[in-house]
Order: sequence, then C-alpha cells, then structure tokens
Amino acid sequence: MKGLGELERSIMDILWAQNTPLTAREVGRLIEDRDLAPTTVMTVLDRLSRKGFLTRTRDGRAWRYQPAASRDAYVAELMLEALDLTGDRNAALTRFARAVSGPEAEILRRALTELEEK
Amino acid sequence: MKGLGELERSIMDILWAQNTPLTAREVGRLIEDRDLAPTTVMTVLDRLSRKGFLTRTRDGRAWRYQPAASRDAYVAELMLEALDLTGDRNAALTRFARAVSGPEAEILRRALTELEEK
DNA sequence: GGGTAGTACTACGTCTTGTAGTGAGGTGTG
DNA sequence: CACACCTCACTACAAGACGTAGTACTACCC
Repeated sequence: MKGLGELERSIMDILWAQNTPLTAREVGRLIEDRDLAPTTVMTVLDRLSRKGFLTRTRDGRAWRYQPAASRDAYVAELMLEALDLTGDRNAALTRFARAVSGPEAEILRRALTELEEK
Repeated sequence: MKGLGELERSIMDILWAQNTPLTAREVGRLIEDRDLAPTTVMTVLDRLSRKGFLTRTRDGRAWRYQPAASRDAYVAELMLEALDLTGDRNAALTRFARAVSGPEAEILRRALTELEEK
C-alpha cells in the first residue's frame, strides 16, 4: 500500500473526520495552521485519489473528495501488512499481544471472543 | 521509525536469518540473485546502522553487522505504530481482530490469555 | 464582462533509496 | 620489500516520492 507523507496524512485526517465529501477549497479552509496555496491542496488531493485513498465525484465544476476506506480499515490494513513482513507470524503476533497496553488487550480479547461466538 | 527500501529489507532478512554478525562481504555473498557491487552492500549496511536497525562491531579491519532488534520486535513495533495513526484505537483494534484469520486469532487469544494470567 | 473558483498541467527543491566509483590504509605472500 | 587485495570512508548520481506552488484556461455570478 505504501505510507503517506505528512501533508497527505493531515489531509486524510481532515477527510476522515468529516462525514461528507469535501471540495479542495473546503479542505484548504480546514487546514488553518499551514498557509498553503489552493493549488497545493488540489495537487495533494489529486495524488491521494490517484493512489486510491480517495474517491471523487463531480459537484458542478468542482470535485468532492472522500476517503475510499475508513481510517480504521486503513490502520488495520497497515497492521496486517506489517505482519506480512515477518517470517514467523505467530511470534510477531505474540509479541504484539504482549506489547499492547492492558485496556487495549481487553478490547482485543473482547473482539476475539465475539469472533469465536460467531 | 520509517520503513525500509527493498534492498534494505533483503539485507535485514539475511541478517535476521543468521544468528551471527556478518561482514559486508559475507552479506554480499548471501545475495546471489542480485549482482551487487561490494560497495553497494557496504553502503546499505552503513545506512541501516545509521538508522538504528543494525549494530556493528569491529573485527579486524572489517565491521560485523547484526540486527539491533529481532524481526518480530520490528514487526510488532510497526504494528503499534500503525495503531498510533488512528484516532480511535479501539475501533482499529477491533477491526484488526476481525481481519486476522482463524488460526491467527487463536494465537492472539492464547497470548492474551497468558497475559491475563500473569 | 471582470472577478472568482476550479481544473489540468507543469515545475522544482529535497529526501530517500538503489547503485556504485575512488582513494587511502592496512595485510599477506612471494 | 613490492604488489595484489580487502575494507573503509567519502562522494556521486539517477529515479521516485512529497511538499509546495505557478500558469493557463474555462465557467459562473453579479
């Protein structure tokens, strides 16, 4: 899949936080901290959609962009991808399980229990 | 942490597969498929140690390189890093739990149970 | 019809990565 | 000892990713 750059991630964050598709202008308005040229935002949106992270639909002359997948799906996929790098998935999973903090272990446990019940 | 390039990963794989520190020459000999100049291997080893993935110790004139962390630790760290990207760790963890295959879910479950018992 | 918004296309500097050359400093061997 | 050779440190360079932005053109609103 490949990771995202910093600006790219900021923009994905904005779009993930929204539940409606946004235009480049709207995204630009939501990045207050940085003072970016409108075309910069457009370029990045364009790259993100070319990479498959965003889908876009026409709205008049403008494009409206929205995430192709939820942030959670993206994160889960990154995690699975990391897992694929290992030769010994079991060892990596075990180590991962030990590394998550207590409350999170609880969440994992619960999700796995639900799985089991299905 | 940042990911590795393809050659970098191949070289890490070689070193992870070995249980003794290797010199650049030895690593080069173990990459048969590619026909790399010795200096190429040295450069990559150098970069990897500067990035903290390898440690090196002198052996006469040569350096011997070995992984700074096990592959499993690396993978687990990548997974945790991915997890940090999310706003909602619970949702991401839940989704991850649902995405792992059956046998792997079992391994996770077991690791978590051990945790609980400690 | 001029300002504004939006698009497509192009550009450019920086960083990373793959790949390698060069030159200097030891080392062993005949 | 002289020469071949290993290894290192340093430098280089092309390609691709990313941040950043300008230009030129079109369409719309007042």
